[in-house]
Amino acid sequence: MEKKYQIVIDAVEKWINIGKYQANDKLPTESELMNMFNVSRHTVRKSLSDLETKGVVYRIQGGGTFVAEEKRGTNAFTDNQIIAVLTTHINDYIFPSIISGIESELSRKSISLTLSSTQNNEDVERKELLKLLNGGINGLIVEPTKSAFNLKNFDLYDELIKSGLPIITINSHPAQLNIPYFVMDDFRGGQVATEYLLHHNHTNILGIFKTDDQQGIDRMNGFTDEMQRSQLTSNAANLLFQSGDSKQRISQHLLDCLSSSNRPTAIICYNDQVAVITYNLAVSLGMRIPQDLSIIGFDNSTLSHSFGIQLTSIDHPKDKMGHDAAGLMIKMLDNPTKDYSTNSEIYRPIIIEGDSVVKI
Amino acid sequence: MEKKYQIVIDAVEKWINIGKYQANDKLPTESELMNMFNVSRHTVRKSLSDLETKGVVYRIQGGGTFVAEEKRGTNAFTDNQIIAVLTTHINDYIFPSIISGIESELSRKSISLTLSSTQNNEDVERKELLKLLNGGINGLIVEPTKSAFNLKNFDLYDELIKSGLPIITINSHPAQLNIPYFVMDDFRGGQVATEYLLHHNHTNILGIFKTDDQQGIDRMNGFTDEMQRSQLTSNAANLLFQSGDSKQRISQHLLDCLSSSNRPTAIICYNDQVAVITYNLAVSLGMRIPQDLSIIGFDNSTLSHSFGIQLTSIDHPKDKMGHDAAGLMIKMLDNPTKDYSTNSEIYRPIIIEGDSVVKI
DNA sequence: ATAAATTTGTGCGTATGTATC
DNA sequence: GGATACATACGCACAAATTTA
Repeated sequence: MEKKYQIVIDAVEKWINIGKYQANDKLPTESELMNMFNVSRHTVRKSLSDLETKGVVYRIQGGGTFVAEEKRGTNAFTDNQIIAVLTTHINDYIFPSIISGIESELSRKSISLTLSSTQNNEDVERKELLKLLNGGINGLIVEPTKSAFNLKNFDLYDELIKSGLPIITINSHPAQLNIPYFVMDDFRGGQVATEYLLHHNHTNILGIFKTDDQQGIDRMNGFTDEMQRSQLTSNAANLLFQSGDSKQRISQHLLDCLSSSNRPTAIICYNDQVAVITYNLAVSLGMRIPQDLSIIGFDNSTLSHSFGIQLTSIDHPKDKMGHDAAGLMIKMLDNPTKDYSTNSEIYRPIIIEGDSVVKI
Repeated sequence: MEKKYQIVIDAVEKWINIGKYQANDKLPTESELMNMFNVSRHTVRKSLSDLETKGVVYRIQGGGTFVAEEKRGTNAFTDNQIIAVLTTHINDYIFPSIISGIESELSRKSISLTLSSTQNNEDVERKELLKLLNGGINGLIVEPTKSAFNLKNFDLYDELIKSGLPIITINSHPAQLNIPYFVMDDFRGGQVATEYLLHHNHTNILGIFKTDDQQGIDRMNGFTDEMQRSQLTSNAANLLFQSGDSKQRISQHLLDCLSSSNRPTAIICYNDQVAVITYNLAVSLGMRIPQDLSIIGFDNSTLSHSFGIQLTSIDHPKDKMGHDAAGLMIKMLDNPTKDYSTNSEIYRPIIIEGDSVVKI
């Protein structure tokens, strides 16, 4: 049976909704409501008290009970949903496209977006996650930091998931967490880049990869796998670096390789940024690209056409990835209980042919 | 006299504060509290009801009354300040840098940032402003749409300002609004670009400018001003365009100019994007840059090195502008009453010399 | 300006319903 | 099932603030 105080609440709210009573109008007195609904004063007071808590009415002792102003603001962001986007970087490289893809998709549903970056630093990430745990957010699209290592902030991710928050990762997918992800198939990417060079008759190929990053490791493994398949020695071990490494250190190692007697005819670079460094260094040594040295990058970023020639690069879906992730997030918001771990997407790498590879 | 239910409330809150009862601990039953404080059941219930509303305790029918978890979240974003950033675009062009500058500054103070874009559309802008009026935001950094026109959404901006919200505009500063702004001196920029070409002995200079954008108009006026000062005819009127115009339309007009008998030796482009279009078109006509045609762009974006040569371009402060705007916003948050309209900054244009201008 | 009437706030007592242990 | 504990509901009395006569 419907509770009596609920009947009163419903009636009053209806009056306000249909405009019978408008903002600051005086509602019937408690005694009047008692008579109207044939309930006790206690019941009327319980109803009005609840409505007051809800912000629908306000009461003035001795004055009466009144309709509250349209409550804009008190909790504006309860209606407006907010998705937090946490990436390693914001303006570098491919992130603007990813973020833009997310934004354009979310804005169609009038969902807001808060943006933070971790600078690929786990402590910053932890701080941001703690902020998210504090609530007020309806979902999270995150690129975890230093993805090759075990998730240092696993506990917080776990807690966020357990709190029922929809979470999607991009660019990396920690195996410990059973949540949907959107990533490149970087292993296959390493293979594709290598295949391409093999088809252009390169056999002495150098790889430069980042080792504190799942993407780097996957790309490297794809490279070495493909080389082994062709019974060639992969030439990568001496050119691994970590995020913290200075450009000088990388350049020095690269310099040694390029100056050696057995210098490579082609280089596979971790990404386009590294490819640009490689290009500039090679040119400074008097080499011509691609005649003297072929270069392949990853991500097909704007950098890939930032110098004389168009860089050959493995494509990254970028804004499509953003769109797709945001699209799934919207579904998750609509129906939070469903299991979405099968909605992940692994993008197949495609090579974008430029002018930085020559057939020998 | 202290109200009885208030005495009970204070006592319970004290118990929780001193740790006598911790999260999820069971508090004394209503009957026990009645006896402890010598009050009626009704009074105890009133106390507990208030505490429940306040989020301090939760009650389970038949189970008991329990201490609520640390109330993180109920209003998480009251502690965490949020700044809304509303720009015309997000990934295009110079915006990633501006946004990144804002983010890095705000993150140092643990201030969050929500991001939206208007696509330079006033209706989208209106929708976003209405969302902001709904509250929950502590400040706004905005690039108004189609800045050359009167502010269509002036009413909303005005209302936001009157509500006491700190607002800063970037890239454009509507004269109607007495609020701080961070802009380029685009008029001077037009002059600087023109001066530079004049010093390289160009006299037949074409300008290509956008007309539905204050930046475009200022840059054009700087250009014509400088030309007139040198008693030269400015060659711009036939190459004005608006945002909606297709690339084809612009290209067609440009084509006519470059094919004419009196073709210019140099072109000043509204921005680097237009410069790239111009470059590609000129090259497709068999012209060599800069030997046959000098080109100057604006904004010194990544685009400015996106083809064979380094484009000469007027610099845009980008991330510095973002940093500065965010810095002022932080001050405004600390002391909202002060008048900050004098803290605006107008950046002096600097020319970044590339290889796209030749001396004749 | 004051007093009376009205209206909400505080507080007590009682009875019954319903969920938990 | 019985005891316990919170939820709903009625009635009464008086206090405090506001409105009205």
